[in-house]
Amino acid sequence: MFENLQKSISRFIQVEPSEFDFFTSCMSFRSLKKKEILLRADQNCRSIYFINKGCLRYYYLVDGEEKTAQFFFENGWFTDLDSFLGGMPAENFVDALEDTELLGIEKNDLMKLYEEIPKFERLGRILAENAYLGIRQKTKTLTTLNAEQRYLQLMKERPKIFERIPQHYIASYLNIKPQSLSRIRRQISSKKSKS
Amino acid sequence: MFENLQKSISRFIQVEPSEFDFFTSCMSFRSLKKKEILLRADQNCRSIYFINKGCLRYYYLVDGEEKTAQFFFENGWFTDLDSFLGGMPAENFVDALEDTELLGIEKNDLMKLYEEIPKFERLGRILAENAYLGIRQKTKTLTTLNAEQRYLQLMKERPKIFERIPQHYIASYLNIKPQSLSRIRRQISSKKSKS
DNA sequence: CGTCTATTTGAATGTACTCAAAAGCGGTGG
DNA sequence: CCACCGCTTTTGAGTACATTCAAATAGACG
Repeated sequence: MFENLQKSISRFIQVEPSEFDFFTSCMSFRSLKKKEILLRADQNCRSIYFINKGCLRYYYLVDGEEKTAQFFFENGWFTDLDSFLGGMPAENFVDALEDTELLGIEKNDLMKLYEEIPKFERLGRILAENAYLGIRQKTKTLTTLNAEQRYLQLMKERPKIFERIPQHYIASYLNIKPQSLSRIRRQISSKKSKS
Repeated sequence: MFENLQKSISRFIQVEPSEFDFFTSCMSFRSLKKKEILLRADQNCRSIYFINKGCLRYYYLVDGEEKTAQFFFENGWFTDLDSFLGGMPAENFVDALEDTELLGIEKNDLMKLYEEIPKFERLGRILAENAYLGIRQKTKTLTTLNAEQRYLQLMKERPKIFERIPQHYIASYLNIKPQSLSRIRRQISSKKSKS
């Protein structure tokens, strides 16, 4: 049940079995079917989730169009931080792209954990830092590369997501319209076959 | 000397005078003249800086062109997190847009501080969370709004930065070419005078 | 005052877009 | 198992926003 969580945490902090037990005692299991929605805009996001299995899509609506901010995979953590920290309604949606298993910890419990075992505050710090680094990188990509380059970079750095995620979601994540991504792919494959 | 720092920290954590003294004993003062460079790409960023006074510009080069990622003002914190955490050379530059006063704490000292007074680990967590929220917001803006809307939003939400920062840096921050920002401003002012 | 940098303006261009529709694919029920 | 339906991907044609290249004007600083 908690092996993935255990392993994932131990990358950042060392915890005693008793501490880990205390931690897991705060967590509740939740499973989502493919396409099921975990969070809607205007709902409060009250938990941080460890993703034990599966994959989440984090997106928001602009004039009715879904814009994908990020994907989250097994062994990662997800929350809508604005809503979680601020206690205000989220502006974003989250749904499952596959059948997904989550372990959630509520804010109260997390704050208690931070108080009682400061090590976990360190975990929180490190996860926040990593989240920052990730989005920093993505922003740089968006402001630096054109559509084709963004696609090629993703292909190179995270080829596996193309096996799991429909093309139009990837397009959205790259801030490209699905039609445009289709054209880009055609151009690339015709370039390749010429050379 | 440390009043701003004191006040700034107390927004997030409560520290005893002795703890605060221990904290400040780790910090070293540094002042920058306008246009002076704090960090170059390929240097390691070994400190986190509290900005006591002034303003920093955080940017990187793309084909020789400076792209402004962020501005940092008094009472804020700055580091190049990739370099600071990873110990690798930075990919970014930082310079002072005004005469600036910094209080820096080196990584070793910060890690010691985290160990000895876990409260400061909390501060680190909160600052990282806030950094994440800030860049998240910026990314959303970049992917959602067109050039004119980005400019108007900045005007509305942070009008004061226009009094401190040259237009071409603001253009760069908004991911707009300076020529384009100039045109946008003209269009807006002609719209206004018509109505 | 002169020099250097920032801002403005003009004209032409290109990348990615919109609108529209066809083709492809996958899941579901008869 | 096949037929149908809805959703995804591809393709075409025309467009728009912001760009590039070029140059003039304005402003800041020594």
